[in-house]
Amino acid sequence: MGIAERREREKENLRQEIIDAAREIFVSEGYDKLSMRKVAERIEYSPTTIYLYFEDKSALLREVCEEAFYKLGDAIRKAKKTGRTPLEVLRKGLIGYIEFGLAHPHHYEVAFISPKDKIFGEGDYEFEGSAGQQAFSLLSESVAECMASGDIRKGDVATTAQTIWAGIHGITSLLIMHEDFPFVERKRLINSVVDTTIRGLVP
Amino acid sequence: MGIAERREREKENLRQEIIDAAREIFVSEGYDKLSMRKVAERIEYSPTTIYLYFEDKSALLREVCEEAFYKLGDAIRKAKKTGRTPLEVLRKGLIGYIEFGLAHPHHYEVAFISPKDKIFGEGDYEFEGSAGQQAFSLLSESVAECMASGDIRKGDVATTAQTIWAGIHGITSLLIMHEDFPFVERKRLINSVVDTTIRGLVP
DNA sequence: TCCCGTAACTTAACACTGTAAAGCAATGGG
DNA sequence: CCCATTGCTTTACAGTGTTAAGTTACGGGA
Repeated sequence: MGIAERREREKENLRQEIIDAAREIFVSEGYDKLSMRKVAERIEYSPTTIYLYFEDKSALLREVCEEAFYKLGDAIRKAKKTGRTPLEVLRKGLIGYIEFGLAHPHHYEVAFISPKDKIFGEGDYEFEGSAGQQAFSLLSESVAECMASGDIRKGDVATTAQTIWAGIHGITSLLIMHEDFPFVERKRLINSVVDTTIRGLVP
Repeated sequence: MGIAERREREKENLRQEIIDAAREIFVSEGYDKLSMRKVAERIEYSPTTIYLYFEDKSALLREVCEEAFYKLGDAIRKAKKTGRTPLEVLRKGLIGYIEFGLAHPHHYEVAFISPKDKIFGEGDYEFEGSAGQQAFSLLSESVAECMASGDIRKGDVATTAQTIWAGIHGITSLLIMHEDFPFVERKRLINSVVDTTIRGLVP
């Protein structure tokens, strides 16, 4: 039964080709410029063929994002390995998050900044289990450890984690979406946000 | 020469009618569902008539937003009147900002969350002098006063103001765009963000 | 009073978009 | 050898923003 398997393989290959083509266009041109017809042209198939592999544009884009968001998880996990104190782990994680966003602005945009009607098809997207959710879990764990070690004031972990998220999401999204705003020097601003947030959390 | 003036008046009226129609659709259905044809249908003119009054969709939307963002300025100015100490003024201003965003989510979205290709036509939008810019100036003034009074640690005003902006923009945009995320209770979270930010800034 | 230019608006069209339905062609199993 | 399934394409629909050309009404000058 090698034939069915070869078929299966080829089908999987095309699926991956579609994702690759979509990612290439998406990364360089962004969401608005990504169209099904452009993807189709790049893989040299008809536009509707894509619909045999993905339910709709949202589903395709979701795949592209999931792929990238493993990297975000990696960045935070790396912080967990290299940081020597819980607070240092947290700090490195926050910096890693912001740098990830700035390195992959289009991904960050559709997944975190304006996901509505973009990667969430009709409101039935499963955040549970997604790579984005995993990244948030890692942040929460880091927060819990900081509380346990006494590095930051004790309190509700979820509230604290979401407060931190607000801060780092705020600066990341502002820097991505408001390129023309006269921000102060980038590194300085990022450090200010991270430092202010952490200073606001220590006992 | 009353005729030319009447004409002028009528033209201005139609212009305002277009803005009104656009706002109504926009407020209730958001950017994606706002189309020139829908606006046209509501005012009972042909779609292309709108182009005699506005350069393009961005220009029309920009008008709708400018209109709304005077309210944001008002909210911050109100904080300036009712707050008794510079820090209280700042705090009320931050809360006012967040509440404004949550009260006008669609406006906040196109103006602050994802302005690219929405209200910024082809990158030649004048942030200088816009209502949004005025609001940010008010925030900066408030920060400067807090530094002068010693309520918050002294430092670069722009950096501090932008750091604060990151925090309040972060929570506002998250709450608007991620309705399905399991956030902790709204008021609790907002207070946590504002408190943490301010605690991070006091000497 | 008549004519004509101009201003206001409409109609038609272009180049796109995402997506559904129907058609076609090849291929492997009975 | 036939036939059904699989994989893909063609066609089409209902939208989008926007431009260019066409139409109509009206006020000022001759």
